[in-house]
Amino acid sequence: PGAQRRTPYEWMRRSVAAGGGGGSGKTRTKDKYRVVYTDHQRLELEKEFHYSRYITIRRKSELAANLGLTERQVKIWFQNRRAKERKVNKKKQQQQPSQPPPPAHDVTA
Amino acid sequence: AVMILRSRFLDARRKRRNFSKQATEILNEYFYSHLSNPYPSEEAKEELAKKCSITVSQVSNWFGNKRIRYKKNIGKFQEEANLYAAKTAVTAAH
DNA sequence: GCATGATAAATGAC
DNA sequence: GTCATTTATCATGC
Repeated sequence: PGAQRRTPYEWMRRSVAAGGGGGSGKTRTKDKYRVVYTDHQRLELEKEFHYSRYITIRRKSELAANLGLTERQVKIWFQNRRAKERKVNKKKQQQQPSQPPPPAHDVTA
Repeated sequence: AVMILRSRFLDARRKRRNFSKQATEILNEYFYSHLSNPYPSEEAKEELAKKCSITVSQVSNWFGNKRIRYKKNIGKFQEEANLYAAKTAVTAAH
């Protein structure tokens, strides 16, 4: 079997496409794959998450403007934050199978 | 308020430990024997986790890091690739 | 000094 | 919405 120099396998190719110009909804650019948020941005997002794990469209709009982020970035942050919470709960559930986390959310807030 | 600062110092990265030699051995064996598609299923991850005495998340982390670092510099892993390729070839011959 | 494991933004499948 | 993933970044091991 000869070495496959030029075309190894499909998964080895550079897979992520950079976003287009300003009009595109993508956050990712050729320059920056991802942006590191400031401590202030993370703190405010964390405070909002503590208030409610599901942000409303109105609060999302306000928070995005205050932090200098797009609403898309705020939305993604909350999705990732919930995923992180589920991951932590899963780890704690294996240690202490005693207290499962709360199931429902209140939309009336 | 200080929750984020606290979390940054209780981060799991702060207490990272290298996996055992045999665990790395098992993971590499799977990786190089599935080099055409190194994406283990959820069941395969659970089995690997049990064999390696680590969590499923750690298995996912390992494959994620391995894939990106392998394809970013294939040449650096060439020697390692040949090693495990020969190893699996021997076991297959038996 | 890099190798390595875990986490943080961001995307896409579903 | 969740979920697995890609990539860069972080913190540590040695």
